[in-house]
Amino acid sequence: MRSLGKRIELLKIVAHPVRIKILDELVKGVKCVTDFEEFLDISQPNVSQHLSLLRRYGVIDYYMDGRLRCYFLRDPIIPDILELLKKDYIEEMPAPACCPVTKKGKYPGKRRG
Amino acid sequence: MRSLGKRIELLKIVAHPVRIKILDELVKGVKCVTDFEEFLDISQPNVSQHLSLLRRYGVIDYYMDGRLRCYFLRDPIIPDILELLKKDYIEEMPAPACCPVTKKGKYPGKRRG
DNA sequence: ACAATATATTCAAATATTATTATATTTTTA
DNA sequence: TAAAAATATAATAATATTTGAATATATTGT
Repeated sequence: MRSLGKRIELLKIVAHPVRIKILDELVKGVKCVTDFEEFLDISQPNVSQHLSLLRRYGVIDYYMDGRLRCYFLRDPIIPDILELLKKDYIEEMPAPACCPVTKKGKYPGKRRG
Repeated sequence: MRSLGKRIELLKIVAHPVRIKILDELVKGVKCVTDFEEFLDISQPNVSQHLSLLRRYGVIDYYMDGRLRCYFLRDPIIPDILELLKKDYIEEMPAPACCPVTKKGKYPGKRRG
């Protein structure tokens, strides 16, 4: 099992709009670079860089199909992350129940301004 | 409901070792800055900076208790993210079934080296 | 009012991330 | 085997993130 540190690194890698779009496509199925170029509004080298970064972290991998590189998902945490990003949440968590104790004080006092 | 872009921003903010430690404590309950200083191996100003960043993004908030600031969780996505980070996964996703079609080619060909 | 405590802010330096441009590599097809 | 298609790599420039040091602010107790 991967360390917490590695998982945090992974989360950071994934937390980028272009890379989320890429992964959103890949959960649906295999795609090659040109497929990505069509719907990502960025240059081909930039697509390649994002794909290469994702591969370096083991998030995705590819098969060769002639001169095409067919990318697919490899890390099983990805579908869960994507689902989380789309899940609906209530606006705010309930304020903590009165009065848990911190090392230094008792909660709560006045609400901040 | 928050936009996908905002959620990705949030994910990026959260994806930092110190901030994950802070949030890991806050899911357990209210904590003040000195409490954090005890187990985070960083300076007081740096603790403050991380807390301030998390608050700027609405992840946490605080109550005043005398001269203490008692921080607590505010964004309901946080417990889910923390849980995901600890969830156990199988090593790799199953290779995609033969042969989904990309715009440009058919999958799969040779496995990469 | 003054000192002490708890915490925040500001600025700068170090580092990391991102996108751009130009060029290279690989495979297929003619 | 040369041209093309598909994709990668490298170098650079722009920007953002992170930390550290110094200083500031606010609240309480005396």
